[in-house]
Amino acid sequence: MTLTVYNTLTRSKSEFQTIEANKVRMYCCGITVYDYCHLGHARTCLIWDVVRRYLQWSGYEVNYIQNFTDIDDKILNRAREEGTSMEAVAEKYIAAYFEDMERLGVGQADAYPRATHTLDGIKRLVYELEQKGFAYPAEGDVYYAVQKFPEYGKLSGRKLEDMQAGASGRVGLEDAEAHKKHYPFDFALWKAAKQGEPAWESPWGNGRPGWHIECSAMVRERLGDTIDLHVGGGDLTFPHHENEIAQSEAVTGKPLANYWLHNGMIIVEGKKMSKSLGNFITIRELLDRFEPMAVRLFILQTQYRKPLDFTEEALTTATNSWETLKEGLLFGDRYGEQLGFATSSTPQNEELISRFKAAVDDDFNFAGGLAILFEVAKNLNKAGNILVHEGTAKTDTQELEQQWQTLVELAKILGFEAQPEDRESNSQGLSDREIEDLVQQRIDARKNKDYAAGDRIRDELQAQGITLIDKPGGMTIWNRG
RNA sequence: GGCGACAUAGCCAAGUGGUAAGGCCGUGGAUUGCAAAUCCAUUAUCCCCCAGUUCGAAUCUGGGUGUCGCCUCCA
Repeated sequence: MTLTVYNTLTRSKSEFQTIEANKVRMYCCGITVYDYCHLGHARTCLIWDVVRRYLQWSGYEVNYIQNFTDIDDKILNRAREEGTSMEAVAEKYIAAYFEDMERLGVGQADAYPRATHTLDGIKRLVYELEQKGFAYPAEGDVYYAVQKFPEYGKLSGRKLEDMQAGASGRVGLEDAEAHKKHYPFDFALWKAAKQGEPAWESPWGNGRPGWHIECSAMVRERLGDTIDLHVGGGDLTFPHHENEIAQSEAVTGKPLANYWLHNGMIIVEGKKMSKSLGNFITIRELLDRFEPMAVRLFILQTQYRKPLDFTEEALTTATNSWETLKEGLLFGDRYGEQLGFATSSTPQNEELISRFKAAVDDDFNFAGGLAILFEVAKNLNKAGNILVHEGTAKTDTQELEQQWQTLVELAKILGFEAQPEDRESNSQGLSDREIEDLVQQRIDARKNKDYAAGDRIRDELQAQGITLIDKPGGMTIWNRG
C-alpha cells in the first residue's frame, strides 16, 4: 500500500512522494495569537499532528514547523483593549495555546517560528520581490502585483478576471489602502508604521510586515525552497496560501510545496464556527465539559476534509464511544496479569495492522482506521466480560494479547491513550474483606426475601464504584469499577 | 456573479464499478426478585432526484435540487 493524499493544487488524490527519501518537510499555518483558541483551531492542530504521527509511524522522519502570527491588527486591538503591548498579548495567548494543546494531547511541532523573529527573512523576500518586479512601494507600504505572477490563482482555482473585489463584504473598496494599490487584488507585503504602533526599520521606512509574507519567509528559512507538505485550514486556501505561493515562487522559481492539504471547517448550526460570528466554543470551555479523548474522537471520526458539525449530542456520543475504546485499551492492565501476558514482548497482529494501514493510507482516513480499533476493542471487551463472569477467557490468551498490543499501538498513532484507573479509590475505600462481608450480608438478606436490604447494600457498594453481578444459583461476584 | 466541496439508516460516518464498515441510540430474547452488567439476535432491498454508460453503479458521465466554504479578518 502506498499513501495517497488529496492535493488542493491538483484537486485530486495522488501518491505521496517526498523530495528526500523517507523525509518529510511539513509546514502548518498556525494561529494569530490574539485570543484563546476555539474548537476550529483544535481541529486543525489535532488533525495535522495526527498526520505527522502517522507519517512517523509509516517510517518517515518528519520536520514539522508551525508558526505563530504575532504581528497583526487584531493583536494590536486587543493590546489597546487590555492596556498592554502587542508583545504581552502574544505571549499570553501563546502560553494559553500550549496549555490547551497539551490538554488535548496535541504534540509539539519541531519549531514555532514567530513573525517578530523572522523580520530579516521577511525583509529579504520583500526586497527580492521588488528587485524582480513583483512588488512596488506606495507611500511607505509595499504591495505585491498579482498580475505579474501568471500562475496567480492556481491553488484556489480562480482567475483574476473572475474575481469580484469585495464580494465577501469584509473590505471596503474605498478603504485607506485601496488608492495605493495598482490593482484591487494586490496585497500588502509591508505596511508603513502608524503612530504608536510597533515598527521595524526597513528600506521602505519604518513599518511592519503584511500577513502572508511571514509564512513564505519561515518556510524558506526553516525548510527550504520547496517542501513536501503545506497544510492548514481550508479557509486559508485563498488568499493566504495563494499569496504565499505567489511570493515564494516568484522569488525562487520553484514550487513552494508539492502537496497542499486543507482541513474542513467546524460548523455550528449550519455556519462556520468563527470569531466574527461569535458561534465558537473555546477549547478550555469545551474541556471543562468533555474529556480530551472524547474531543479527539469527535474530530477524528470525520474525514479531515469534510465539514464537521459541532453539537452537544455529537460530543456526548463521542464520550460514550470513547468509553468503549478506553475499555479495550485498558484490557491488558486489567486482565493481563490474570491471563499471563508477557509484558516484555510486543507481538502484533499483522492482519489488523495492514487493514488499518490500508484505510489510513487513503488520504488519512482516520475514521476508517478507527472502525478497526473499535472492532478490536469490542472483541477484547467481550473477552474481558466473559472472563469476569465466567472466570476464564474463552479466547486463546496469546491471541488476546496480540490484539491488545496491536490496539494500543494503533490507538497511540491517533493519540488515544487511556490512563489505568488509579488505585486510590481502593485504598480509601473498603477492603476486600469488608466487601465480601457486605456481599454475604446481601446474599443472606435476599435469601430471606428482604430485597430492600439487599438493594441498599448493592447501592452502597455501587456508590463506591463496586459493581455486583448476580449469577445464576444465588452466587454474587463483584468487581471494582 | 465567480470558484470549489459535499449529499449514505433515528443521529454521526466509512465505502468510489461487483452487490451497503464502524460508532451512538433503539428493539426482541436469555439471565434476574427487580435492576445493572453481560450474552444472543436485530435495525438502509438500498445510498438526494432524473437520465445515460455498463453484464453489473452508492461508486463513472450528463442534467437538476439542496447544504456548506472561499472570493483580501479567517484554523
